[in-house]
Amino acid sequence: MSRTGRVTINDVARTAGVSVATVSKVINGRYGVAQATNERVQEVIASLGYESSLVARSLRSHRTNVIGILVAEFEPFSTEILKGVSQAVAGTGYELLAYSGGGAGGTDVGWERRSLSRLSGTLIDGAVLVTPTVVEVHDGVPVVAIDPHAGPSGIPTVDSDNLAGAVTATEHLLALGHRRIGFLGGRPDLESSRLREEGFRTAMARAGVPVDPALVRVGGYRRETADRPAHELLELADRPTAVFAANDLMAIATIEAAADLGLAVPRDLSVVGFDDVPEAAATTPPLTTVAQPMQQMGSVAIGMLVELMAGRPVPAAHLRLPTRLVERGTCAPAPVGATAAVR
Amino acid sequence: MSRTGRVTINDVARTAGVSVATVSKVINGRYGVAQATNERVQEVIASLGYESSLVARSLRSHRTNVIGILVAEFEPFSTEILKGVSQAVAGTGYELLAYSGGGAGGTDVGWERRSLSRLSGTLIDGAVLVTPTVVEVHDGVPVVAIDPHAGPSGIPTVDSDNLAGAVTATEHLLALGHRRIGFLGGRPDLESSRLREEGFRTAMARAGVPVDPALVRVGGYRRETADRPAHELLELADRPTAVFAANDLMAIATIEAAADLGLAVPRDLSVVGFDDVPEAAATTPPLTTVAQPMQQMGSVAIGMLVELMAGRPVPAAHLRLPTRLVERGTCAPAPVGATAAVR
DNA sequence: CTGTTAGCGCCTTCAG
DNA sequence: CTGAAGGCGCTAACAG
Repeated sequence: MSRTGRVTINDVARTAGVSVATVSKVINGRYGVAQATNERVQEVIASLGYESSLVARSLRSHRTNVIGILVAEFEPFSTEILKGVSQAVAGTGYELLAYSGGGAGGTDVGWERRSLSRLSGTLIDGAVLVTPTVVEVHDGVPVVAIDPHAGPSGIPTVDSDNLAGAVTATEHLLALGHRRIGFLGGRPDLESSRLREEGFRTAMARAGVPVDPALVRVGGYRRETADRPAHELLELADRPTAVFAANDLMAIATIEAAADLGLAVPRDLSVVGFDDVPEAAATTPPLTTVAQPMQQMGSVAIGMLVELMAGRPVPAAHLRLPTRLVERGTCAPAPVGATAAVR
Repeated sequence: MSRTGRVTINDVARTAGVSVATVSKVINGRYGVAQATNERVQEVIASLGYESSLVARSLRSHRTNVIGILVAEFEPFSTEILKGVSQAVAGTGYELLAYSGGGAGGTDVGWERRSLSRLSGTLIDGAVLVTPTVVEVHDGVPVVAIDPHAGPSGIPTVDSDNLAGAVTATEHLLALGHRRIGFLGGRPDLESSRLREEGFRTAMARAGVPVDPALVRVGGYRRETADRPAHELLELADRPTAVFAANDLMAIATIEAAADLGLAVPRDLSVVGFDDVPEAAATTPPLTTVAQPMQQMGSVAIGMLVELMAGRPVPAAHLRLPTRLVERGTCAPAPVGATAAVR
């Protein structure tokens, strides 16, 4: 009786004329089943196309062989992590379940706690949290965080060197002669965003260039939310000759805003991003940016998680990967007038 | 007693001094709970950080508000689909669960049937199958397929115009004067691959250019599997002056093989890909390719699925989206000698 | 060797 | 308004 369409272990048992327990044994390869019975059940399973329900099985046995990747939404950054995770997990015998719980905006604080609660203890044996907003060690399953919003805390963490990366980006602009440099930040409540701004300010201070508060804006890390502040920055009477955006999506928004206002990149405006998502190379001109090894961050996190799930302690609780500047086409020397004026 | 670490509805009930039924009612906003009780339970839920288990809930109620995206692995194509899906699902009230069941190689035929069986009826209310190898309408939940390997069948399908796209790509190379054009195919068992090869042959035939069988290879749609055939193609004594690869990953492998052999692209070799994944713009030089609207394919599929889940029939069962040529830097006119020789 | 009996965590009657 | 009982699909003892 497959009313719902889905064939259950009961259907198999009934069709094969045995009990569900026997079917379960056959499925799990337990000993204690007659050869003939085994074969008959196998046949029924094949003919009915039965596959055990992950849900029911996990509810009972508390083990699923599934690793959860919890993200707020699927955007360029999290999907790059996913690619790395996917490669790392191949061959380990684990399967992957990427869950997007938070609302689209990413404004839904605490999504990772809810998602983890909904899935852990039953559906997944361990989890990788991608840019979680809050990290508490409250749950039973092993967890590794990638680029947590609050910085490394109690749980194992993988991130990249945001501070050094931001310094590099800013120094690149300074070396090109820029002095009026705008900064388009992420969100003040996020650690990565804070560090990138700190790196910006550090490099400026080191060079002895004052930061004009009017040139520092908040872009929210998303293309749509960065559109307005990017326009504002470029419509300033005394507009910047260069902008360092705290991620690529906002850098892309900046390039679009420039085009919108008739400014040529990089002639009238230099732009540097952060992340080096694949989309960064597709802009016109291609974006100069600070690359984080996103796929590697994903695979490293899986490595740590697998150790944790095996009950082994991980050697390094906080792993910080290096960033590097990728020079493409959005940076040019500052117009001589601009540089001279400040001097 | 939170032995496992996970807090269940029982913990909440015990702490609040009520029965689980009462807690359940509070959670689901049912009527029939005293104001004071309601508040107390809410407080306990908040303080304990309780969140109902997706697993247990779905097992019972057979409704989860979760849409499943089933993929073989997370690579550039499927993650682009994911991005589109993620945007389309925002605001619908559904949550997303992307499940990667098949082994890494993509050689695991039937992964989508198994994955679907494991998740449907319990964990997810509907599913989008990304490049499924076999499509049967065997299960209870609504399903939409994106780019099925066997071509449109019984279930609603979204794909792009592979044939026309391949013709366009080939004609582009022919227009540049190329005559010795190599074709790096996907896998013979896949419909998309078959259609792209057909498009290639059609365009060649139309131009009256014979196809040299030695120049047609199978690359398996993956970078690693395409490496060997790409090398073979370029090491031929009478090597092609251009290669049309059936997807971007293989085109990238071809560019790498060319660099490996000291061939300059596009001077010594023109290359065209298919898909236009973000990575295509990041090659040196950037890849000329046939773009499929991958994100749109994802969002369109979600649109159809949501209709289906609401019990409404979808107007168009098979939706085919257009492709277009994106000219970047990997194509140049054929060397005059080469063209003349054939004429 | 095989069937029966308990639950896993949750939700839904149905009495109290 | 609240508590006890049953069942979702499956597995793990324990009987037969």
